[in-house]
Amino acid sequence: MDEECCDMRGMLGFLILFLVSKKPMHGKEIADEITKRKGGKPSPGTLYPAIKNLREAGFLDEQKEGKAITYTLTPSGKKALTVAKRKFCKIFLGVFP
Amino acid sequence: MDEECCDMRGMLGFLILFLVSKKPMHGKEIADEITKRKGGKPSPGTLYPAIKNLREAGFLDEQKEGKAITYTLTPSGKKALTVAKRKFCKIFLGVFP
DNA sequence: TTATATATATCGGATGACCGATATAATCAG
DNA sequence: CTGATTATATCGGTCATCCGATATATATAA
Repeated sequence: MDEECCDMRGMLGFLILFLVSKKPMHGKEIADEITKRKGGKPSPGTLYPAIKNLREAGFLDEQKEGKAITYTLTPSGKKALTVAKRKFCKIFLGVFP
Repeated sequence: MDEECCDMRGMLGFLILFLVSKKPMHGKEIADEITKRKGGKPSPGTLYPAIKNLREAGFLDEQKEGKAITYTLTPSGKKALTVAKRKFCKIFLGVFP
């Protein structure tokens, strides 16, 4: 919990999967989008291991382009996201206005 | 992350605050509601320390009734929930269908 | 070429969320 | 009163998330 009431840990993998599902992205772009949403930039020591986990789980593919890497969802990642979204919506039903 | 893609840790305090805001509840009722939503019962070693944190942060009041304790939001808890909800909605904008 | 900036990746360590087992306290049945 | 059940609470330990610092690799600038 942060000073307000909750730090929303443990949601990073879910967020990444969701963001990449909207549009294939570089790690940098993912970091920027998370910064906008959370109001705090994830450290590279946070973001890249999280991406790596998703890759090793078979949920993300990568295409190297110069110094950047574009991440995309695999079919298995799409499926995992669908399941996770359903779970998420059930847990937090009523929280959204 | 669980076998799917994320375990949604770190959201328990937020969830409790949200649930109690809908209706004052006993610990047992909170546990049951979380069980319904998450599909897994929180251990007492998880739930009660989380409640205690919220109480010590000044977000929850308690009224003892026999062997049960009814938890309610304090004004400060209401405020914290409002802030946390706004944050939550910003972070997860677009996830809800 | 050399220097600088950018993107990705790893490492060590700290924090804390969580669980299972156990403890306390109150209620109820017999 | 005794035993069983229910609600709340604590303890010890595990594991994952996360950060800051650092490393590597590629691209760009001078």
